Amino acid sequence: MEDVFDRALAEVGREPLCMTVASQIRASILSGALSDGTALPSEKELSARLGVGRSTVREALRILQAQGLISGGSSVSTKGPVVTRDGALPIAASALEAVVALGQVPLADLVGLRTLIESAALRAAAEARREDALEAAEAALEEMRAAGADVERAHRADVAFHAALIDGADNGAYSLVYRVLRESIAAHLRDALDAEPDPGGTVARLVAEHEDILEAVRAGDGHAAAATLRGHLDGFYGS
Amino acid sequence: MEDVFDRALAEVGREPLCMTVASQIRASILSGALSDGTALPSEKELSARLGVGRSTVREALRILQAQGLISGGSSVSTKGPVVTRDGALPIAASALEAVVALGQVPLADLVGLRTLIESAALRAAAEARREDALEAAEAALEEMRAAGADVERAHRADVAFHAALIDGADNGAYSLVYRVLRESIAAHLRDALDAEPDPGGTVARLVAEHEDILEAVRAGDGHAAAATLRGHLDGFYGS
DNA sequence: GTTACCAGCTTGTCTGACAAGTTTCCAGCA
DNA sequence: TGCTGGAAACTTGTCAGACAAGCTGGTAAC
Repeated sequence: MEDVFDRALAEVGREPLCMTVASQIRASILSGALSDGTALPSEKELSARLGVGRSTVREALRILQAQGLISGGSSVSTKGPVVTRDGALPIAASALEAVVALGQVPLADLVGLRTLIESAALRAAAEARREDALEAAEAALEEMRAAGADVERAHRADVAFHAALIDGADNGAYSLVYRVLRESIAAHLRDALDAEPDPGGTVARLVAEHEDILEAVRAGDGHAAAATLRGHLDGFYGS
Repeated sequence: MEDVFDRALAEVGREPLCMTVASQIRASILSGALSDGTALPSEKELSARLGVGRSTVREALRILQAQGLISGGSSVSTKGPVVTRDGALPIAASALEAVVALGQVPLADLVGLRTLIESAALRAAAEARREDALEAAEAALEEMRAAGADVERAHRADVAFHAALIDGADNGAYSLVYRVLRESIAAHLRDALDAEPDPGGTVARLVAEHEDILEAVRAGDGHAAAATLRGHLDGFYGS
């Protein structure tokens, strides 16, 4: 299983060597040749096998780390870098965040897409009515009630509520893109919550709206749930 | 304007130094302190000003480059790295692509999300009726007619057609996510086209469906366009 | 059997070096 | 004066070596 690192480096035009190294390892990861949790050889061994210096290997590893494909050798340890599957999601989220911060995609567009996806997910969830998803949403709602004026806690519960309902739609693409979008929108939501003069009252209002949404989904009325959701989101993001 | 690099490095717990450096420069870019096109100091100068070694600076720059925030010092040149705005978007797209590739989201889910987004985009495009988008779609359609039985060429034109219409919705988030989804779905679409016993006839049918969609958008009837689209996609992906 | 310790390995970082290419600038020449 | 040639300086890319700090595994002593 180590042959992956032994093949000759492809000769690419003027591309720096570390890019080539990173691309090759990336391709091995994405193709599944290196599966989740696989430990890569140590930097020294990689450098020896690929025939490049350790600095070059380190830069390649930094690139892969920035892409979320390997989970960094934790500071000081004897463990080499590890291939990771879950790392790519926060990276994608922070990349989206950068796009938004640089003004490439307006926040309003992100909110629009989020509303679109969540509305569709609520309709699907109202049809499926998966008990586990409804229970998870109910638990999040309960947590939100308990949070009271604790904005941080309420926010976490809010996120869990929406995520649970969207997972109830049983569409991995919905859940995935929603999670990425949420990361990008989260900061703004937190700001809005923090700016509220009466956090406790606002949270109570949100809880009430969530109750309406959950009840509509339970009743199988996806359109009502989606309509309530749109009002719920508009309340926060202006529109 | 160089003070940005002179401030002391924040003391972060166990985080490697290069991460801290990268985070600080990243923050300066996202906050606008370093605007588009600004040339960063050379590696040596950065290393001197920040009080870290050049290797550390190089790793930080690799991270920023992987995040699309700086456009890499082109191999060999006297030009330092340059802050860039456009780089983040393709990076976000490829990060999402990695998530999809690793997350093993079922194809049907991806197609479902694509259909959802494209339907909404068609409705928005039918309202906006942006002339440039309609013309781009028309051009892609013409290219598709000219492609005939050339599956490769027809596929490229097909992609361009859908992308043009979605861009017509004027929602950056739609366009971004659509591009990512397209990358993940493209291979399957190609397979479907290749498997067709009568490529020329199939392409002709697709062209006819595209004509219907474009006409509906031109007429401002977004719902008809979306309905036609759903039939169009179902024809390919089963459902 | 348990514990303490030491050698070896890993990452993080710095320094120094060199190759190849580009830029700048100055001296020499028309 | 104006132009040209080339050298010096600077840049990135890459390598090699060194050291600190921390983890691991084996081993010797108790």
